[in-house]
Amino acid sequence: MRPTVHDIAAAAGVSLATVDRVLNQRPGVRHVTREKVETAIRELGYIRDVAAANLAKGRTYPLVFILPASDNSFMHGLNAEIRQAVLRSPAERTDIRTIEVPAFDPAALVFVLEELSRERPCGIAMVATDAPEVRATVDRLVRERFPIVTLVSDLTGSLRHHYAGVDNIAAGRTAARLLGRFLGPRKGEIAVLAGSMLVRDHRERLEGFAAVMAAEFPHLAILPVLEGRDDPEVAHRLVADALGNAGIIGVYSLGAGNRGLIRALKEKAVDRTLTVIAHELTAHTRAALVDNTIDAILNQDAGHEVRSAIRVLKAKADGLAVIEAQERIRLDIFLKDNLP
Amino acid sequence: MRPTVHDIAAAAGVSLATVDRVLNQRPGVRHVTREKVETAIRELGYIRDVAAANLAKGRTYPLVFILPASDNSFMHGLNAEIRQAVLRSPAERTDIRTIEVPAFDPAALVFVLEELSRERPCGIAMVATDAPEVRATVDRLVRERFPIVTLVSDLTGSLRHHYAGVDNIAAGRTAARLLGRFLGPRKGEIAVLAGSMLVRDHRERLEGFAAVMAAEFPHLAILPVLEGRDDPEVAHRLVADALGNAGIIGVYSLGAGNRGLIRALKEKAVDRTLTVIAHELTAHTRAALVDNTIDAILNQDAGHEVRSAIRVLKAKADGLAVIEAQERIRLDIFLKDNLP
DNA sequence: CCAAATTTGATGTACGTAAATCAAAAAATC
DNA sequence: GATTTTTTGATTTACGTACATCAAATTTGG
Repeated sequence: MRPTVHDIAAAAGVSLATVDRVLNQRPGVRHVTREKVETAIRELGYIRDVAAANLAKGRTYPLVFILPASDNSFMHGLNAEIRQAVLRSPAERTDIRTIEVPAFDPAALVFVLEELSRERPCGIAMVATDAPEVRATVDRLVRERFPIVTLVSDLTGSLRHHYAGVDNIAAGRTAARLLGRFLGPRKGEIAVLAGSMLVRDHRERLEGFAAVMAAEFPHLAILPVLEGRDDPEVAHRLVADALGNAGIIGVYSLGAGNRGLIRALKEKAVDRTLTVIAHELTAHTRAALVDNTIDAILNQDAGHEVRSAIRVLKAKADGLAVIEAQERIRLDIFLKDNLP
Repeated sequence: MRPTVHDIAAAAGVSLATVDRVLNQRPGVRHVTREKVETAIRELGYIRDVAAANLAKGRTYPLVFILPASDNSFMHGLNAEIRQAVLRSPAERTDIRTIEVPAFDPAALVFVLEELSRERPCGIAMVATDAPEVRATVDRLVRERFPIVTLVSDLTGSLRHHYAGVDNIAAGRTAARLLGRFLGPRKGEIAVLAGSMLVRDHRERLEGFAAVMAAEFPHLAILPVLEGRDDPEVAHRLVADALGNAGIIGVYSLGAGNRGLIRALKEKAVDRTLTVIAHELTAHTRAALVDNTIDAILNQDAGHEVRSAIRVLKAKADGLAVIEAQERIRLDIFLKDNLP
């Protein structure tokens, strides 16, 4: 049987109350006594029964998700997954709240974080906007012992405890290699459709993409990035225009707004053999993959990201270890054959 | 606050003891009374606090993993992941035991299952050998309310509650498309290295591979399968021999024994541009991917499979729902750019 | 050495459920 | 209507931990 507080008390030759004081870092224990107890804990291999502790404390985990108010299908999907998590709240003892902040607005994000620091939730998951003032605020909160994880978009160089999202540089590199290998020795130009170069994820994907393209597929030339602002209409116009260029043999769509891309491809490229790689599996991209309009889809699973963020925040709040391999968000590569 | 048994008792106008009898399906409750309680449970939206219940019961989950005694790196990895799970046992209230059975031996597997049916663990995870007698035994145990999940290799058509593994037909199809697309319009022959055609996973991978090859890449001819018995030495000899054929432009290795394959490739194909796709990410295949000997690796994450099997078995033992999307084991596709 | 301050012990209650016991009430049987 | 059987209630203990209270012991300061 696994040891309990009673066993620790007996082993250390102290009372239950003292063990409790040590375990819950309450004051009023002499240094030597504390050491005796800690030794007993170590020697017996005591692990606190978190379930029993939570029961006794009547503990719930108030968690906050901070999301940008962006109207694209990925964010809708993320929201839906958070709602699913809310439905599981009773069983998981979580109490989840979502706050929307204007996208790409560091000041607004900082303001919300400051507010939260007064409210003291037991964990914060945030889609980070990459700015110095955000980093500074996050670092301050982490120092004040707030568990914080970044979601989807990271805040490099900050003290955040964890990042629940994919490595976007690796995603871009992977896209480049897939495109390069699919195209083989053919020479030509590659169109890149992004949402906005102000978004860190998109910049990183492009960075990785361009690096591998330059190093390993120099016969393929990357055209200037089309910024579709993740808007289907804008994307449609930009892509339709670009396809006037007959030298284009491949397309990499690294943001949202794929509906417009797909429509443009179906209108303008029926007679051409374009190789197309896009991000994010949605109903639209899925259909396009199946009908061969798109050749591969790179995806991050929003459900995994949300569940991982919650697991990590709970673990951090309890001071427990996480299973690193389990919390690594993988880049999914979908061809038409391995769709879920 | 979420309702407790006390609230149910009050709402139904019965005592705590009666509620307990209903909840734990103990006898001695009249039909009408039982209905009153069940109505109250439904109306208040009561959900049993599993943590508290497990505490009261002093419950642990005795689980058994049945694995084939195969000496290849995938099974070693799987074993290692089970050992990791054993280390987490105290926190997860599991009590995990592993039983090794001779590989490809339905009778041995049936024997072990029969033994276990007497011992009554609360869940069984098994790497299934696909045979009618195994299916029959599994079905019988499931009918006797044993939670059973298949691991890595499924038992199609059986009543097992869940399969914690990848879709091997889809894996084969994906390999075919990757190979076909990487090779482009080049004509040539494809060598296929398998462990044994007696193993269901390998048969299914080949089946999917051959189907897509025939339908979409008819200019590529699949050579007769090399059965390497998942043994590096045998694989080396077979592949080295096969590479005498100058018409080979691609290789699909769908089993284990990749060490031999890689050695053969490095010895015999330095001057050729072979496109190679292999299964299972190990130290060897990883190195080969990085140095361009292999072009893509398809992988199933043994850690995910083990953790998923445990979660599912626990949930089934408690009669709880599982999060389907979370328990789907995905086929990982690794290029050198997205290695973990 | 005494008083004050600090440290420790002993004990009880609580969390939500399980499980057991025994008495009481209600229903079914004759 | 008495008897047996079934159903229900009331109550208690337990699981492992948290947390509070009060008394007792020990240490510290003067």
